[in-house]
Amino acid sequence: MGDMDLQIARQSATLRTQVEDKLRQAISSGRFKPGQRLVERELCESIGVGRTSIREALRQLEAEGLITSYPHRGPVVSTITYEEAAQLYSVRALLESYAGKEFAENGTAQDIHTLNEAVAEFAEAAASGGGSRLIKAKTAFYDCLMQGSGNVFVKQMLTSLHNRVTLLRMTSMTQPGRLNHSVEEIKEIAAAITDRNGAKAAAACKYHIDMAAKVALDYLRKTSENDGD
Amino acid sequence: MGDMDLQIARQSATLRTQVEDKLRQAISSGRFKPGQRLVERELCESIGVGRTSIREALRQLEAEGLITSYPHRGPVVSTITYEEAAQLYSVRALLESYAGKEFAENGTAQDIHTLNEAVAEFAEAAASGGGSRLIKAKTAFYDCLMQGSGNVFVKQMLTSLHNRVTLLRMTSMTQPGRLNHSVEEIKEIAAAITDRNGAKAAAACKYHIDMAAKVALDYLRKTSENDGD
DNA sequence: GACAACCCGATTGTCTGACAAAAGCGAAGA
DNA sequence: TCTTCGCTTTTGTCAGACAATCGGGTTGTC
Repeated sequence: MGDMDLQIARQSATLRTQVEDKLRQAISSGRFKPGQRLVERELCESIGVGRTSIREALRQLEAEGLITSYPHRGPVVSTITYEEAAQLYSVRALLESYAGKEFAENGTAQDIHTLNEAVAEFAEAAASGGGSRLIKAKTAFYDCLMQGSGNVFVKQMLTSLHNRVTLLRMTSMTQPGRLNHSVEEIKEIAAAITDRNGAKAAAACKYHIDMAAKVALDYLRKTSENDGD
Repeated sequence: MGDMDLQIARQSATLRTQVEDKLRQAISSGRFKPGQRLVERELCESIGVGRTSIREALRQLEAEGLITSYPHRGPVVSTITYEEAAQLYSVRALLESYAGKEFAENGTAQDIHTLNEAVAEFAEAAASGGGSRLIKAKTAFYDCLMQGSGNVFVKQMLTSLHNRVTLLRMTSMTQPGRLNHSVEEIKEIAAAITDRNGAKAAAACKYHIDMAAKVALDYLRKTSENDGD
């Protein structure tokens, strides 16, 4: 309520779109692991659609960077190196700072209200410890943040980046103690935006991402030491 | 020479890829105008490939934002509103500033050398007035700038944005007097990068895009007054 | 026993043909 | 004039087919 996505379960969207969503989710959820090959025939059987729909959906995901196709060898779930992960977080910090600043300076009162509701929900979810509820809340928060930025390109790029972060397959929230910090940081962002303080909002966004990056990259470095590559 | 793309005319790239390039070029060159419908059958005949290849290529372009598909009505070349154009230039300024700063601070000497060569070529092309040579030179400059940033995500996003700028179909260089300024601004960028001055490089990049945006948006505003929508 | 050449199965890339469903358009009727 | 009906066009999707290619295993040679 108050937010209520107007797209009332666009169930009639083309079959291809549904396949896209299914694949995206399968990758995000880690059911398809980075590096894993995606064989057309198998996908057809497991999803129950023809090759046409599968292949077109794969093109979309390829353009989004979620999968990588090698000619005549087919697509694999994209992998992200340590350097790329660092780069990803850098751009995220840049874009989210911008979004936060724009939101603070030009967002509507309605957007701000929605944002604060999302933050409250996130804090509550963090307190009660609901895993999927947490993810949903965080997603809602980011959706709102990007929406409030008022820039469709920023929104699209950040969405793509967010999807790719999941390729690292550690939500960075799962690190002990990180969650509480995360809640605080997000409250800080919302407060700055509510205050209409652009500079402060940008700084808070950057800080938030930089912290997440630090945790994620530390973790990556540690595991890759044991993991070889 | 010195630059020499190592991908020796990847002529064997899948047919679909070639179709993508052809369509991209057709849109960039203005042969397909924004708002125009793209009918599969016509594309098949004019390009000479089956529907499969066409459709998959269209998915890719859709993901890139060059075309927009409506269910059961097919794709049309994307249109950009005045507000979106303004947003596009904002993000471009943000990302190119970042790229310039990173380039200045972390780019290799080799990259810097290539950049300066590209600038020289651009200046020369501008002086001799070669249209297609100018475009090629500008493309080379930007490719080098993005390459030097060392961030694959920035590179990808800027490429996408550059492609979409062409949807406005006025290169902004075509404005009288703009070209000379453009050359100067680009020299400024290269100089700052060569000096390893990150802040100055970022500022020069931002200035360059802001100027281009101003010209483009003024032009858009003027024509849209007469044009209705 | 190691290494090169070769062959074969699996998979992709692409075309053709087919058909239901939906959108847009024009004609017929109220 | 406005609504409704039906037709045409185009899209969305499937099935089947086949050449090209890749990877791996096998064979043969030194």
